[in-house]
Amino acid sequence: MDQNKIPQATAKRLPLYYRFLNNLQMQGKTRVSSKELSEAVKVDSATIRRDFSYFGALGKKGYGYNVEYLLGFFRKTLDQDEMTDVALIGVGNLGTAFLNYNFTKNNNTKIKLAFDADPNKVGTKIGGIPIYHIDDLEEKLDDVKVAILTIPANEADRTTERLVAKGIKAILNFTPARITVPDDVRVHHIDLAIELQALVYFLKHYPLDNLVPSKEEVH
Amino acid sequence: MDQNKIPQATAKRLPLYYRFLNNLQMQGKTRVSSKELSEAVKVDSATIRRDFSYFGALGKKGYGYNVEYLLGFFRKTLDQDEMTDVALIGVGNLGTAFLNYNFTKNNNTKIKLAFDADPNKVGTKIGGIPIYHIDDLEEKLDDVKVAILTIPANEADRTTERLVAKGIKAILNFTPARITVPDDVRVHHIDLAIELQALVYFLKHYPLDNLVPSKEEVH
DNA sequence: CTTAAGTCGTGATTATTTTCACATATACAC
DNA sequence: GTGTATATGTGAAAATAATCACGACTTAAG
Ligand SMILES: NC(=O)c1ccc[n+]([C@@H]2O[C@H](COP(=O)([O-])OP(=O)(O)OC[C@H]3O[C@@H](n4cnc5c(N)ncnc54)[C@H](O)[C@@H]3O)[C@@H](O)[C@H]2O)c1
Ligand SMILES: NC(=O)c1ccc[n+]([C@@H]2O[C@H](COP(=O)([O-])OP(=O)(O)OC[C@H]3O[C@@H](n4cnc5c(N)ncnc54)[C@H](O)[C@@H]3O)[C@@H](O)[C@H]2O)c1
Repeated sequence: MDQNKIPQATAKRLPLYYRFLNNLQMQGKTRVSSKELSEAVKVDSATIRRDFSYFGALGKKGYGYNVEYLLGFFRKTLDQDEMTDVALIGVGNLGTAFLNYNFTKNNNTKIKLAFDADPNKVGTKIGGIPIYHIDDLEEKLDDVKVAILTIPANEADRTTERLVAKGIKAILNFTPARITVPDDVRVHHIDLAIELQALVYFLKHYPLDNLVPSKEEVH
Repeated sequence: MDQNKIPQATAKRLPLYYRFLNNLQMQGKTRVSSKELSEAVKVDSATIRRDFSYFGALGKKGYGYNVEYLLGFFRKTLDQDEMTDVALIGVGNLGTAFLNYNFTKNNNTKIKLAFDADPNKVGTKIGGIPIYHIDDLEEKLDDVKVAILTIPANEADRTTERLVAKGIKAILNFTPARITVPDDVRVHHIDLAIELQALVYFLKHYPLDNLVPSKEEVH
């Protein structure tokens, strides 16, 4: 498709750049250098220039980047003009938080419907999003390609199978289970317990002294 | 300190291995091969063997790994025997979810206290964890070195400064703000909106066909 | 017009991580 | 015992990502 040569590491940073460019524009700034952007997003300025360069020459030497132009370019590249519908599976602690938040700001994704197994939740709405029974998944989940999984770990495999059978192509998995999917389905695991444990491990085993070359961030 | 030669990528996988080894032990399994473990955690078996090898020869050729032994080894390595106290800043949608969950299973971290600016929340408890007023941060935050940040983005910088001044050394940041900290403080950003956007970007631009070499997961 | 300061885009280098592939050792069946 | 299947640990290669460093160009001031 589009640009299959763009490194995954770069692709993951694009939404970050986009957000900060929006901030800059709202502040009324018309130009920005890779150095300035670097300070804002905490990514090395050479990395930023390299990232941008995969899309061609977006800046001007001696000047920097035009905020308006760059923003427009990324809007197209990140498909900000077309909404992607998302389904949320499991309206518990985490799921409820996501429904209330709903990723609305500067974002092209929207949770459109939710599912739960608890009859007390079914039929209600949170943040304006309707909650259906998980048994009605196949019926209600029309054309949605992306799902957020926030159910108990022991339900993860079974539910994933149903999602995949119904045509889901991307899953943001918050359960500790490492779910199995066919090759054409993409899964991103966000494992909060592990993130916390890893942070503590780094804290204890990789002390960041003034001696060690600056490395404030890992994620 | 301990083993400064262990790659960060490896260190991040250790808690994952530990969790699945626990599962295996609970299932009564006494031995496991890198291949089996690979299927469970979705990490290439060569990578697993390489990861383990940084800690010496933990397995036996032709046999695999002894679950009991490996588990014991990682328990020590990951300091599972000593609890690390964590403070949670901002008891809103996300913060409340975390307090209810509290990372209890197979885990050496525990949220010990929480702070919020909302007087209605101050003085109450969630999941048994007391919520204090953010004004009392310096007084209550005794010896805690790790904080979870779940406050509005525009409060992030100010609050981070206070946390750092009080001696916090590691921050799990859920706000979209890219906070600035001294070199000796570690920050992991978990940016849920960006994770979702990146997933959608990959979905649209990196189609996973049967042609493409299997690459089901990125995170 | 000339010069100084600033900034990009990128070839080259370095660092990090993953993967291949195989010599070597073990287990276990018979 | 012997033979075969199995699985580790690791040198080497490949893949991926980050960083250095500089030529080329832009701006703006005098
Ligand atoms: N809450 C946290 O802070 C946190 C942190 C790390 C990981 N997690 C993981 O995220 C997942 C969700 O956590 P939570 O705290 O929101 O759990 P929760 O128990 O509060 O919510 C789970 C929800 O899923 C519903 N459910 C159960 N089975 C279902 C099914 N088959 N289909 C649809 N819905 C179903 C339940 O009715 C419930 O509403 C868990 O796997 C948990 O391990 C949560
Ligand atoms: N909820 C989500 O699904 C979600 C998703 C992505 C990112 N985030 C980010 O996570 C953060 C928290 O999100 P949320 O939905 O829980 O927000 P929220 O508004 O529900 O909660 C924020 C809480 O912080 C408290 N607070 C405000 N200022 C404070 C201060 N100075 N000190 C201490 N507490 C203070 C508020 O009283 C409130 O209880 C935000 O930055 C948000 O952008 C949330």
